[in-house]
Amino acid sequence: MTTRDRRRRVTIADVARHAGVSTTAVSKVLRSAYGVSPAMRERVRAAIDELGYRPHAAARAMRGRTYTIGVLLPDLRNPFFPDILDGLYGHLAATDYQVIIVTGGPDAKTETRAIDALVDRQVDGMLLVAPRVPRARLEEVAGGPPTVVLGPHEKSAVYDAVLDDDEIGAELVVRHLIGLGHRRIAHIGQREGTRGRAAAMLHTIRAVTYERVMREHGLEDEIAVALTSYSEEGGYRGARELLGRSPRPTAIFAGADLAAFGALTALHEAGLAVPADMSLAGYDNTRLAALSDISLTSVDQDGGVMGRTAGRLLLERIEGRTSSVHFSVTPTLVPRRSTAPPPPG
Amino acid sequence: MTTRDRRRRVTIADVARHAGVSTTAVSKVLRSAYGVSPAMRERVRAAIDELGYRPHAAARAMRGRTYTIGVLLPDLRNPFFPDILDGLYGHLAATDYQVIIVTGGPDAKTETRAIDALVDRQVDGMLLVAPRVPRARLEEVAGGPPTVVLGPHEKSAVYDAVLDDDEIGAELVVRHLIGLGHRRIAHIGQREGTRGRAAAMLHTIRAVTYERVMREHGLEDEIAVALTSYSEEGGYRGARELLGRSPRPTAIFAGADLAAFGALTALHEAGLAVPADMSLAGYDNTRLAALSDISLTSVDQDGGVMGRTAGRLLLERIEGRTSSVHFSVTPTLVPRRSTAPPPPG
DNA sequence: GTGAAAGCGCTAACAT
DNA sequence: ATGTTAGCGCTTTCAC
Repeated sequence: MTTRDRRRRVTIADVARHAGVSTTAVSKVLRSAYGVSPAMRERVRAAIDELGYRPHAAARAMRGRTYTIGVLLPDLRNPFFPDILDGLYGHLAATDYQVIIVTGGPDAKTETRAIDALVDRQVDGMLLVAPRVPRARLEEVAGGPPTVVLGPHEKSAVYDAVLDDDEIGAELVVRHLIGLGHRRIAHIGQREGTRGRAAAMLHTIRAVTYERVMREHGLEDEIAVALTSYSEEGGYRGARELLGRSPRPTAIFAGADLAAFGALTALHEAGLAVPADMSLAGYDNTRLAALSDISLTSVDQDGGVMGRTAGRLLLERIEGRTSSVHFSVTPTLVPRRSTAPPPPG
Repeated sequence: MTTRDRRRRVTIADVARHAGVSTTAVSKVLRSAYGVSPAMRERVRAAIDELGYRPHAAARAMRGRTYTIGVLLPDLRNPFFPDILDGLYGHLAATDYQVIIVTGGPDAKTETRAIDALVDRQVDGMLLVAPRVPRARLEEVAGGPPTVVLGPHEKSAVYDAVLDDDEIGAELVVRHLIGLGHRRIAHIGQREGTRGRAAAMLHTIRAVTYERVMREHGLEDEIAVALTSYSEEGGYRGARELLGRSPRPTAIFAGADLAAFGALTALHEAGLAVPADMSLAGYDNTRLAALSDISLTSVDQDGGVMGRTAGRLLLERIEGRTSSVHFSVTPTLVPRRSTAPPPPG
């Protein structure tokens, strides 16, 4: 804590002058680079403290690192994302890296802009969570800063992938519902906006797996899917649509907890009790799913581990790794009170 | 969409060469500055499109604007914050400004680091949501980029303030509960971490107002406050603490919906039904509070308007305003099923 | 209306 | 081990 000049920033030159050394020396100390004597290091450190100097990230960006990790999040409402970020923060806490977050917004266009913003701000690494821009764009972008893509089941030679085994997760849910005796099980998924890579998107995998398991149990005629979005509003619309069908499903598997919350509202409006009249399951095992008044059966995919791993992979890439890594977590089912045997009759 | 060089960025010099003009001209077109002929503008624009040029924000930072608005959020879990950001995005959508978000983390130290990160990245403006660093630090920081502080009831000459009239909000809740017949009304608040500015913090105002209204109704002996934090976990701990008291309260006013959610878990564990055994109210009127299974009585403070206003004030400051503005929204009560008359006896 | 050139704060060759 | 210096991509005087 020292007095800081209010108009002009303290620069590396000020520090150098104050310590009576060259700017190079200061720069080296800052980056703990090779070739500084302990004595020099001490003098520089002292000068830095006295002047309250902080490196100007923007200036650094022109030459070297910014010590910034950029994160793209589809939105800020999905309560699963903070789990991922907690993991990431945990891994980066001991480093000099700072995380900045941008949101992808409503469509691929705004998402592209958000990713570009990260690149233009010269982040040292990027974590793209469930991106919906075309794959080619991802590869292009990953040609710049080291990139980890979280979500899609795609293997790439240029970026690392962190993902949940959504096939296992979806299978767990559908089998669970079938095991309870349900036959008319419906699904709320996310409509593509993703030309050319639908098959790799986690929401597609959850939906496709749902259909596969239904078929494997001879329930192909009961398949009912509403494609909206993984949001509260999407869940609401999806449930409304599914409730309009006849005969009505006895269970709904929402591809995300957030969508399940929206479905809950629709069910309530329709006067249906959960699970007495309708079972409901989600995905992500967000903290809110555990709330006793909701008690939503869900799939846990350990966002903390995913975030921590993403952080590790990013730092590894920054340090020079060029080979590509794929990391997958295996989800588990967390049965709660929102699922039960279907009503008799 | 054009081919972009994979190794080297397209720079302003490339564009200038391609268009057969000077870099100055390109720069002017980019910033729609004064003194470019329509013909020149056209040629430059064409070159920009052909080359797929994007300004390098980090380089811009060295001289002029970064077209970046930095937002500090205490955390990413509070579902009220996205409401604020939606408002902000709405206001900035038509501009060239990009929003980057950092989180304040667990304490004032990490928050200071987060704010510094924004400053060091040379943002053109900052929105600090419910900051907990000392007021002096805020004033110091606001001496740099234009700053809007959202939350604290502080007037400053150097930054703008956007806030909710928390006194009215808290009063609405407590009066509502008293009106229902409750006397033993407890409060879950946030423990200070904020040396020297407690009185201005919104959580303090909610707590103090609670006590004042209780006193005004002759209920000073029934005052019971648990200070934890505005988080799920904090609400859980707070409720546990309050339930341990004897006689037990018949209603709890949580200072934030998120804390109310946590309280819900504690109440359930204790085998108490809401509102039959215990009424519960929150603050923020988050979307989740409206979920029928929760149906939480809450206070609406229109985060959208707050965010939009913050955006407007920021742009005004960037354009040169130096006088200080204070903007306050008036909250309203949204009664739902979580509050009802106390159990008889 | 247009362009040449200086310089923002830093890092990385390259001397010494 | 330490210092000198040339840029990174852009904006901005200041000439023309």
